[in-house]
Amino acid sequence: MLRLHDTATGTVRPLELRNEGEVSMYVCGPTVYDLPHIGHGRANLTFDILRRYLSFTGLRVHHVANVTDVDDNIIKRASELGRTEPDVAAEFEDRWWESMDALGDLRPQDVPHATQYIEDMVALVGDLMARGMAYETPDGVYLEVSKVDGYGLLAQQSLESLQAGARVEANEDKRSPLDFALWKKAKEGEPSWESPWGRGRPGWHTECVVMSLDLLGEGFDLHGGGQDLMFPHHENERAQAVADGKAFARHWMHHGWVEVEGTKMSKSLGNFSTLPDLLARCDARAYRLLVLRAHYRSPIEVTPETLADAEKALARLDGLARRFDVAEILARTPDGYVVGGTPPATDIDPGASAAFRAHMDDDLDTPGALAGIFELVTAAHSAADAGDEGEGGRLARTAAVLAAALGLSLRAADTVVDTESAQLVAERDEARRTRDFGRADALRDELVARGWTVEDTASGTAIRR
RNA sequence: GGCGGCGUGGCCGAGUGGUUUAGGCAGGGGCCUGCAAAGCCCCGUACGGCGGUUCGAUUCCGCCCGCCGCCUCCA
Repeated sequence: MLRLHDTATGTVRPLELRNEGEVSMYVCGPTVYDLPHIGHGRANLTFDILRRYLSFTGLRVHHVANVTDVDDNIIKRASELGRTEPDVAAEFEDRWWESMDALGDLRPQDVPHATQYIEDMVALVGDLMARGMAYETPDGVYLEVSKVDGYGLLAQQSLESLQAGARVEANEDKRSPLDFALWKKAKEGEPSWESPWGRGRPGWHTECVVMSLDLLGEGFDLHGGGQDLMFPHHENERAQAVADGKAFARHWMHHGWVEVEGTKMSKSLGNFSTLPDLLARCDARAYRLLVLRAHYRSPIEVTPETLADAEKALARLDGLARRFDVAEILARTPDGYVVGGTPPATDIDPGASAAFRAHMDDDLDTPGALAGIFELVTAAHSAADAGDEGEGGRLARTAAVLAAALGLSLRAADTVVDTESAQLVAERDEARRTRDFGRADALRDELVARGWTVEDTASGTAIRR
């Protein structure tokens, strides 16, 4: 059974499922007003890895991730660009999925949009008003945080200490600086919807409560996001559910972020690189590998150096696919997604597989799991070098299956060879046959100049890119 | 100010109270090869500082130093 760190308790504890055999997970998605950056890539890779691993262990996973398509940032961006909010949101949502697809992330089965849930949100706010948990001010409706049991759970702080640290706000109509907007009354020209408190739009924290409960139901298994969402976003989601008498997420998972020279990459600091830029520069699998190499709660540095390092490590894995026929070992789930498969137990190494699972079950110890895969790579080559091709193949297959369980596919070299290069290869083989090594070396240089990596194998010259 | 995290060999990055090493990259030596490439084998004896607990601490405790994060939109 998977043990995961739970922010609500601050401990690593078993992920106790509401329904046996089935995992319901809700992940906070993007506010679509700009291109996704590298940190979003890590976030999605982290949950993709979790999801694939859960599937790999035989669980059915219901993965929901929202898209926030109404929000202050979108309004601001639309006005800057002189375009409508829905137009801006639609464009950046498209760009979002392009990047996530390129990273090899499985799409969530459900992608609710805030604008589709306005009525439900209004209903929730009305409920909270009726229960006396919320109050109206001239500019909106606020949740009265001091009335919520256990407020501060995810921040791991008491209400008092949160209050002590809260910054003084201009808004004097709020009863406490910690109270947050459930409904924001519209200013002139802002997108707005009808409500009992006048035209306006929902506060950010409300959509996730309504949508997660609608699609996954009360007491769903797992809610996740970046560590910066613990407070106030997730705290405030939970507060609304509790205030409304609903059972909310059973387990909270938060991952660390991407850093640049030791500092958090974030939009407000402006020190971010976009995901499309990254993906144009390197193999998407290398970024996945980079993410896997660190524990999900640790920060990672994404630099040209660490990416280059990951690409070299990836080349070693691909080397396995060149030697053994294990490229693209994958399987499909009932809903059609390609995930790491579980081939017949006799076909893969049970010890390695068990060790892999032990690492993953220990709060997703992907670095440990990956180390095991690299050990299999060495073992597979060793066995084959010693003449035991069968054993080598079995170990290689095991490595490929386990890598696939992390969403990492191995690739044999590009086999599309143009005719001229193929001609050079043939000539070089002939030169080597006649032991004309000067000519053979010249031909090799020519191939290298054309961008090929040249290797001599038992069956002659092999080239790859 | 409140709360939390981090400091590991050239680099990235796990982990553990003690006997045999995470793993990757880079580097050195060897094997293989016509030469390479790929691959295999061997090599580095690291854990911020000062105390304490202990037979023994990188691993537990305390203090200190340094770095970072949340408390405001943020993956």
